[in-house]
Amino acid sequence: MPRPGSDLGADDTGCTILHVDMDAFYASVELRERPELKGMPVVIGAPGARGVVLSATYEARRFGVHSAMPMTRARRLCPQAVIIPPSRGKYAEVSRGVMEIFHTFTPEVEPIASDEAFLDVGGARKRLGPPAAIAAMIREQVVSEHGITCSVGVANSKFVAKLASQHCKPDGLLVVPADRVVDFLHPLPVGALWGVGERTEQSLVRLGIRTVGDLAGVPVATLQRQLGQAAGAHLAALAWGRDERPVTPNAPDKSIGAEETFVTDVADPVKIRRELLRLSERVAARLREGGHVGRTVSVKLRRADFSTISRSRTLREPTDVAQTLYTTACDLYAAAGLDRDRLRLVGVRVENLSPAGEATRQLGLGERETGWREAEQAMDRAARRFGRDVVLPASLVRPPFDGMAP
DNA sequence: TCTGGGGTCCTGCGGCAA
DNA sequence: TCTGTTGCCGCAGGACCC
Repeated sequence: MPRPGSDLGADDTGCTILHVDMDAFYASVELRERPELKGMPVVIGAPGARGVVLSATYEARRFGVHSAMPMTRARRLCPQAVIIPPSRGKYAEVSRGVMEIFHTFTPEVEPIASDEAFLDVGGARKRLGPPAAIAAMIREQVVSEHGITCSVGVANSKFVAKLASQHCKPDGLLVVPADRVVDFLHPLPVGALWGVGERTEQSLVRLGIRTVGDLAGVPVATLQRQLGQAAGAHLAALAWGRDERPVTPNAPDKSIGAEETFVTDVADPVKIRRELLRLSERVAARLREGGHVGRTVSVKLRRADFSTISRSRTLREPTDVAQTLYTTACDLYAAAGLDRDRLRLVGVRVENLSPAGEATRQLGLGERETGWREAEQAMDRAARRFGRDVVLPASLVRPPFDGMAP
């Protein structure tokens, strides 16, 4: 079947980069189990008052529903939509399976989200054929093994491959030959470029720049003045299809964090600190699970009016201990002076990560080993055996109170 | 209309040391 | 000894991505 954009031709010479993107991923996974919903508008998102749309079927999108839209608005736009609360574990499992398929074609796989990845198939051509043929095989295998469709863009760079997969959605395959990149790019709106969000698009439109072609005609210095050094130079290059970034498998994590939006805004510092403890526990467990320690602890505090502040502190020693994260987070919360403000969200994040094996714990003069780390490792073992929430700090074992997320 | 949760990257500023 | 420069680091905030 001809796909949108397929008139670009199928010359895939030099186009070794594939961008594979699942179509309406979460919704497609749910529809496998509920085939009676096929053809109907389905929205995946928490049904509570403060959720956003995580995924929507193409039938729902026809009503203007799209991901990241507040659920309240989605319901207004499409009252007949079937709302399904997300099951992240299920999506993660399908994601792992799909990534495994990619790895049977090439080791050069760079996952960029649970539902998409870049592949460099340059080394697989002799064994498996030209890139477009490999892309077709991947699409077939994903459908036959997981019952969901994906779209694949094939190009000579990551960002053109990504645009190509967006262009041929859903269930499509588009090759952008190396000598047609500029023809493909220039008619697109600037907002299609990776890195151009709402704000940047607005400031470009103010300069009279609406398409990628318009952008290509603007001097780099002008863009840099408007958007900053890095972003200006980057967009100027992208407008001419220049993107040298290689596919990089196994990129290490740079930070690990957790955040939570309250069901209703909370002003009570006791409740805020209890949530900081819960988040610190969650982050520390993930650090230990991944074999990381981190040196910089940051907290994110979002007021009822949505204004957000962050505070961070770099520790002398890297840590994966919840108690250390918690005391630091509480210090930062206190120093921010928001103990009278109503907050809608709090978050804890750890940056400056390094492998736990490389970290050496150095006790300060007169400092005693506290044993928190060992205690928390014991909690990890209990959690692995009996499930999370079996062992909790005493302050988290109380009955649920008003205003907290379940 | 009313905005989740997980991240990355960039910018600008101040402190500090060479 | 003092001053200016440079570069690095820590920090805060914001834009962006899925």
